[in-house]
Amino acid sequence: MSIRVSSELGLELAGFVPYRLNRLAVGVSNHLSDIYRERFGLDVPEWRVMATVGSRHGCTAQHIAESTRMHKTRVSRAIAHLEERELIERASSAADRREREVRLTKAGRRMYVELVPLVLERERELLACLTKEQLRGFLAGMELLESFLGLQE
Amino acid sequence: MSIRVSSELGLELAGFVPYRLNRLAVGVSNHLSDIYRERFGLDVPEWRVMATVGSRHGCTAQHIAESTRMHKTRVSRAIAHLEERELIERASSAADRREREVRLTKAGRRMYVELVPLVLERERELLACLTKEQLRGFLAGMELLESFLGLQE
DNA sequence: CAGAATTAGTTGCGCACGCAACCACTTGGG
DNA sequence: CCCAAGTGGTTGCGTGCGCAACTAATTCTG
Repeated sequence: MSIRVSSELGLELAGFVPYRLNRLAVGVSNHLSDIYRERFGLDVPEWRVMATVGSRHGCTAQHIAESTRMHKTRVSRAIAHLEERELIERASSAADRREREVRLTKAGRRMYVELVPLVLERERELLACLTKEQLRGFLAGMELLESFLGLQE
Repeated sequence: MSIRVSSELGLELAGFVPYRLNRLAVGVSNHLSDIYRERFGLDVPEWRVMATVGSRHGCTAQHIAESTRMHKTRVSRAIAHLEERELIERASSAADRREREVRLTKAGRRMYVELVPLVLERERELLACLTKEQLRGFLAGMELLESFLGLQE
């Protein structure tokens, strides 16, 4: 008598939350990247660096890596690209000459103030498919999951 | 008189839903991959192929690509790896000799029936940080967002 | 029924990523 | 004060990815 190997142990990828969450994140990211990729020629790491530096002038690559949770090499390369395009500039920190303070250039600031409202509008537009109450419930769930996984802050 | 360029246009990456969603998906995926990577030596594409084939014996690479939303080359390579490890096997379809029907081998089935319960337990354990009501609200939000982005099914 | 268009699947190529090693600089302990 | 340990940042290397081009088989069309 052999063990009955059911083809269905209760896993259907389409209904599996980790899989759905990944698919949703990719979908949202694509929806958003239409703006920063096609209209501004930024990829994801570059966009995140722009977003971070835009609200934390003079921050370090270290800070960007921590707050975006990107690997430091990914940050380093994104910064290098943005510097080539003259959207950001760097100066060694006086206090610690290992550090380099990152700032938007004039052109970078122009892009930032044009880009951010478009991106926020896209977020608003996406979330508009939920009622206030549904949004509250969704965000509450996200926060609990984030904190369960130690992602909060 | 220059335009006041506020450093704060209302974008704080840490509170930006697309960014948080991506971070959460990565976190959940890492939490899960501890199981299928470290204990079974599978990477993400391989795990998805195993999961799909396990519940759809004899399906094609085409079907796997559609239902996991992975690029067909990614599927093709994952299948090749799994075949090398003798976890799956392929046979040309009689009806259409371009197609190759994919099935788990005995070893593959053994892995599948061991792996799936562990993975489902991880999901359950993760979602246990939400009450029934909170989970309902979170899933409802996910469904609406999925359908807004055309990801449903 | 022959040739064009389409589809399943594989492969060559260029690119982005993460790891580990590295350089330059700073900090801490004897 | 000096050397060891630690930190910010960059780079070489191997790997996995998607695109585009390809092969083989099928379907559509006149």
